[in-house]
Amino acid sequence: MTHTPDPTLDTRHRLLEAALLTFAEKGFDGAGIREIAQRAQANSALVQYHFGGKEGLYQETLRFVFDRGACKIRDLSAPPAPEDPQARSKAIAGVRAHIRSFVEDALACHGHAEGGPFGSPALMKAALVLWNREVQDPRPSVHAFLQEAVRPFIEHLVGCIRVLRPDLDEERLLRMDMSIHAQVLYLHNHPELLRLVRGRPFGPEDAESLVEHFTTFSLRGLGVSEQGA
Amino acid sequence: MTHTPDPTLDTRHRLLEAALLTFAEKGFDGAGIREIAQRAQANSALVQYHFGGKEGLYQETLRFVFDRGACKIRDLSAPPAPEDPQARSKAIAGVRAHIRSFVEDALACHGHAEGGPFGSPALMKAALVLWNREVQDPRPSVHAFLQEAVRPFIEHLVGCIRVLRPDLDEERLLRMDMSIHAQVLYLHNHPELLRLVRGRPFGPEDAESLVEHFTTFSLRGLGVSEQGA
DNA sequence: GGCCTTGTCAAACGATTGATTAACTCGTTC
DNA sequence: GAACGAGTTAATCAATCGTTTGACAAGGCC
Repeated sequence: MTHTPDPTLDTRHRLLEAALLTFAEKGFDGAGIREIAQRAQANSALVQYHFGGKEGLYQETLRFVFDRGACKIRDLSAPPAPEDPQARSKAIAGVRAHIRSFVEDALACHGHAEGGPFGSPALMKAALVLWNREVQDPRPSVHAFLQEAVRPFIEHLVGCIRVLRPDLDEERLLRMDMSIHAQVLYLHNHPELLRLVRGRPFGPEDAESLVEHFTTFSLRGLGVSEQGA
Repeated sequence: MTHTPDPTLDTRHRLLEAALLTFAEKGFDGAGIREIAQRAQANSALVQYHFGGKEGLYQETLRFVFDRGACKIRDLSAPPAPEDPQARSKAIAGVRAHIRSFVEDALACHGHAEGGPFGSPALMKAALVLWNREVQDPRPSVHAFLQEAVRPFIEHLVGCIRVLRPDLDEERLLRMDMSIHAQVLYLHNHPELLRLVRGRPFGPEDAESLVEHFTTFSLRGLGVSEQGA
């Protein structure tokens, strides 16, 4: 339950990890700085000293999560130029890679594998919980920061879709993007609902088949045949 | 901002409406019973008297939301029997009706129309916020209650999909259900993200075109032609 | 009239909240 | 070795939290 903090980490870092776990479990209002400090084996007054207060600690925790790249696009090259003869197959691969990036993030934290950008699955899971919560209902203080973080995702996927469906206007491209992003975000945001419906949660072993399902469903939905990919 | 409670309502009902708005805005921990009571123009001790405490008030608020049918399936007949000669077109109509039910709920609260199961768009919006928050991260005390509430949705949509794709096993039916439900839930859960990406939020005037988009995308994703529907 | 229940109220309860203070240690610098 | 800033500590701050209490008014019942 309560994780033993690494005593070799400096206090500031221990506080950030403890805050990440506690904020993810109980939310901003539900988490107390005393509980966070105790988890980090530090004095609660150090929250004011290092971060200026609870709000500052929360913002720094979000930046900590974001800088570690828990929610960054990985292995995604720029969308192909329309004149590229392989533009179509590259765009299809881009959609698949985009989906894979989200699916792997969502399922990795359910496994017991060590490593990852945060060192432990528990921290990785907490990072995703915190991040997704902020995407859904952004605290005003992080609104601008959020916009800067989210836009690359949209632009990459819309770029791929535009190659596959050059006939669509911007509004329809966004709706296609919405239908695809919605599927992969569902994995992140509804773990309890999925456990309820399926009986057992998805695990890392389901990653490949889920990527294929979402990709097939989405390409069909786009009206694109996978031929020649 | 703060709504004037209807003085003709009895205190218990005014407290429920005030709790609905406040819990939706600030969450369980962020909302105080003094603030709720003030909003209801009532004494804060009445929370204990009528509901046994803050936790009881929250549970009663959820039941209030659920009983009003903010999140019930509307106009959805049972999935057609396979031997029905019109089974296929009825199943397609079922998918479309299912999607429409979610889309209309998600967009109605952005309009200024009166009426609805809660009388005001503000209450309707708050009800959906509270409900979706509980679906994503259920408070343990409402876990069983949630299961009973969610299952009909899955069963109806899976029933329609089964008619359209009788070749799929249960696991694959659930994944199709997931891909469709994910799209419509995205509308509910990411209003800020949508506003961020599109510039302007969706409104009731977008309902029909969104229903058509989701339906077309989903039927294609299912591998079903809309011919003859 | 006497009595009980129901609903409401102001006041206060102890506990906990985030924040502040002053003292203290330790390593560095002059 | 005196002075200093950075880091840490226990103790305490005022404010707010959910809850409890005792009193009071109104209505039904005997």
